[in-house]
Amino acid sequence: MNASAKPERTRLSAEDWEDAALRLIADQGVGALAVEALARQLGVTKGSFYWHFRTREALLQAALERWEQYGEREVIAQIEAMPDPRARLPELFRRVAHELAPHRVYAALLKALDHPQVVPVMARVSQRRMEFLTTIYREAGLPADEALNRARLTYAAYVGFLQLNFTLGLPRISHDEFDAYVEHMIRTLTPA
Amino acid sequence: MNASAKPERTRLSAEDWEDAALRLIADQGVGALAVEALARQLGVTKGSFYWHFRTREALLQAALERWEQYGEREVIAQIEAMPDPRARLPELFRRVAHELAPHRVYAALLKALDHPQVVPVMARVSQRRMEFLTTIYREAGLPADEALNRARLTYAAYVGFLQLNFTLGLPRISHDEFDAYVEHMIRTLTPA
DNA sequence: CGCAATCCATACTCGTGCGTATGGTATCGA
DNA sequence: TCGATACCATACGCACGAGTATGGATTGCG
Repeated sequence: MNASAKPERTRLSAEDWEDAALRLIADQGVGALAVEALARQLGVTKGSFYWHFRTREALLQAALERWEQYGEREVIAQIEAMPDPRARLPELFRRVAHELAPHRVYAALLKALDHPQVVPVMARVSQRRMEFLTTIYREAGLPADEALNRARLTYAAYVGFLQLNFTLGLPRISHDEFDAYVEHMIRTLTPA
Repeated sequence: MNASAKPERTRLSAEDWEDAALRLIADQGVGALAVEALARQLGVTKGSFYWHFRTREALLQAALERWEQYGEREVIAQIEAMPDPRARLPELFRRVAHELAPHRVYAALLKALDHPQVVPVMARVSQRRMEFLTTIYREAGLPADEALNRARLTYAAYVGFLQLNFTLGLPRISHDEFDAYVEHMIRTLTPA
């Protein structure tokens, strides 16, 4: 009945637990991160867990650090490699909009900002992304202060979108309508 | 040591509990809504609580409904009373930006969207606000589809802003810089 | 005044989830 | 092959928060 899909994975490592934790966080939230639940899901018992980690808190910490390193560095690198600066913004928007899966952990962590352990991680990640956005806006021709504010606005729109769609299921937008929304966003937020 | 600031409030009513619950939700989140904690804060014990409410769930429900009715109807009414449609958007933005206190409950509920009880409430409230925004954009001269998408974008920016500032304490923006941000937002999101 | 209804305190039970203790089994190198 | 190390199971203890039982206090009303 528990049925972990993983085919007979005997003998686990700390990384296995961290990955499982991130999966669980992604679709049930940080609050649902319980060791016995995780153990069931992995087909073992608590006894295993407390060999790899000293405490539940330690697992969370490890999982968060792992997630932070996984970083979407490829995405950033690919965007930066584009020759025409004006083309970077639309490309970034479209890319993020159509690959929402990797952002599910971020959305979940967004809802756990009262938890002391996630705050510094989210602060660092968000800060880095904001700086990246600001740079792109500068390269697209905006003056420094305008670029910063536009980056703030854009990132806020991103965060708000995650909340309103993943977690809340707002007007259950259709695929075509979503594309239209993305294009509207690009027209509105991209400097002329 | 517990020290409720309220001056000798003997004899409570259900509404007192609901208000206290909303205050607690506003600055500690839905997860922190515990009956014994609330009781301490009100200077009484659980015995009182379970006279007014059948369960903790019932309190949450009542508090949510109370909050939903409190509604910011005055704000909407005042905006709608303005004669010049083009002036409504900037005014709405500035007003919301400078009266953030009433939005703290909304921000807290945003982080509790996994909780089944808050989803329908948030869905209704968000829906109403979105429709209001859409109407304003229409009156400001945008065609129907553009107005809808612009409303989505604006509301997402609002939601994202709440997350990034209340809960996360992002770059701890200064007052002047915040005003500049708001004006930038108005220029960017308001149809020319 | 006196009696109901209302409001609250005290003292429990009970489920849940973390962490510990301890012993068992698999794997690998010498 | 055999012991050491790595990995896991079982069975506990313990804290915390929801809900219950019951009796005491306070208020309004006849």
